[in-house]
Amino acid sequence: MEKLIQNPDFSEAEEILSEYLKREYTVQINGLCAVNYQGRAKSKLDRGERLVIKKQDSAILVHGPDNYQPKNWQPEVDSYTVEIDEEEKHLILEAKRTNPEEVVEIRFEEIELLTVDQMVDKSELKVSGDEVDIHEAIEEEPGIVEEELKVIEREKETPAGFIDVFARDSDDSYVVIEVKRNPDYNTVLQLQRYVDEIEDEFKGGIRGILVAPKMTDKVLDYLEERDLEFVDVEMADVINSYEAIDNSQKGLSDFGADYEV
Amino acid sequence: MEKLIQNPDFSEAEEILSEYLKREYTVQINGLCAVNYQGRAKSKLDRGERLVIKKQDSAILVHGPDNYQPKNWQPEVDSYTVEIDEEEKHLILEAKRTNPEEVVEIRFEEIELLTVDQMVDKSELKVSGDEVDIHEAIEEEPGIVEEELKVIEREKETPAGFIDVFARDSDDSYVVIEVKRNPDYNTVLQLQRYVDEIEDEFKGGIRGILVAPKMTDKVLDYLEERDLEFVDVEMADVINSYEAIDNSQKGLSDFGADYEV
DNA sequence: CCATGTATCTCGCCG
DNA sequence: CGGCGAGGTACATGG
Repeated sequence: MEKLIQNPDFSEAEEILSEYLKREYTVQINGLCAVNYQGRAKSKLDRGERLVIKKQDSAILVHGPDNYQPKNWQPEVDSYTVEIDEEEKHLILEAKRTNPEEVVEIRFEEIELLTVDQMVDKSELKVSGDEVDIHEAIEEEPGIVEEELKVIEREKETPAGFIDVFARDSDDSYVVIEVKRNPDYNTVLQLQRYVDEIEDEFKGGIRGILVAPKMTDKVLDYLEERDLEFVDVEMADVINSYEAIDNSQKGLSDFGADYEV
Repeated sequence: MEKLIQNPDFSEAEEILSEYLKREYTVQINGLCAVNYQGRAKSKLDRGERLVIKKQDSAILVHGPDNYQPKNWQPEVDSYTVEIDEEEKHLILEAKRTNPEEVVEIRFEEIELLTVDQMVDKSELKVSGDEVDIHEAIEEEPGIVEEELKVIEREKETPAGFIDVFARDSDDSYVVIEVKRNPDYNTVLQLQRYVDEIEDEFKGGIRGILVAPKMTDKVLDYLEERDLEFVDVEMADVINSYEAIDNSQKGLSDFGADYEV
């Protein structure tokens, strides 16, 4: 940890912030502050105790005592300025960015703790079970949707957009498959459009199937009104399928994550 | 600040975490850790230096050195457990929740800094310029959409859903207005459905207008194909309108934010 | 660089 | 408690 100071006075804090905000350090500030944002919208947050985090890619977050999401933030910042308002006895931190033009102003009344650190984290997050994994699981094992299903194409382009999976069933009928983790009314409309489009192209009865790990009664009704089908897919199957694929691809090249301080 | 310890040994850290994780304190841990998540999906994150934040509502975030978003998290947690793996020399923090059933396991190899604090923040974030503010701005001053427009109803219910604004133009034609900050293809479909619905109800030529602060060429094409219109609204106008309304509502009851430590 | 679509989305609102 | 829609959405990916 490069710096760790409790209750710094503003001139000391200013010096440290001026030096480290623009460099690749993680800066944490616990303190009493008010925050204003103006840009894509406008927001105002009165004084309160918060944790401000400036990350090494220049992103800045203002976290309150609760909630997953920060109260204010800036994903990536072009320039930081720090100054002391002698009259008001405030330390002002301003994070500006262009494109879109926006600015966050953090006005500290007190700083309880200021730390500066350089974090090393080379490892990558591996997630399994997202929508693409469901696509891949279907391609790998079409039986999870329906017996004797044959996948023709993934991401098939049509004038109405991209069809997730295009296939034929045991009767050789064409099947349009739309995959969604959280299906809603719009998903049904989208599937409907694809089916209409494919019917124009291939004529004859085209089946439309919505594949999802969960479903609501209302969306199910919409589907049935339109003679579309629903197939439930188990997330566990998808994750297993992903891990099987992942392992087969790893082979000897996997030496694990490298890490050094 | 209730506690602040640099490089605590695990038994000391375990004691503090056991006491404070389940209480309404903000806990910050800077350290070297690996993280696994399993629940709605599954994820694996190898060891790296990170900042772990447990908030007062029991939410937990694992932040890496960059990016706005945490690498792992849990919005609200039902139970925390802390234990020491003597063999591996790890301190393990487990956050579990039910509904949905999921668990985040954070395995520390080193803890550089551990702080416990209770933040007080009673102030509310006031945002202006979101979608509802655009609705209100239109109702307040329909001229920002079109001259001589008269608003009939907001949130008008139809079988296809709720129409943002229902109005009549200078020719007394009915106008369906859909407001979106980030319009896309689905927005066009939605507007189309509303217009179809209103045409069924009132017969005659119904106009459909998409009101948004920004627009893309492709969505504009979709609109024109369907004889729908687009009106650009300036965010600045919306914010001004909001502030005018806000000020007129404040009056004498505004004594500013109350705050006490 | 902009446009598209997903997210362990989160969060608030409303039934 | 579940469904629905918005977000200063953020973020990755593809053009």
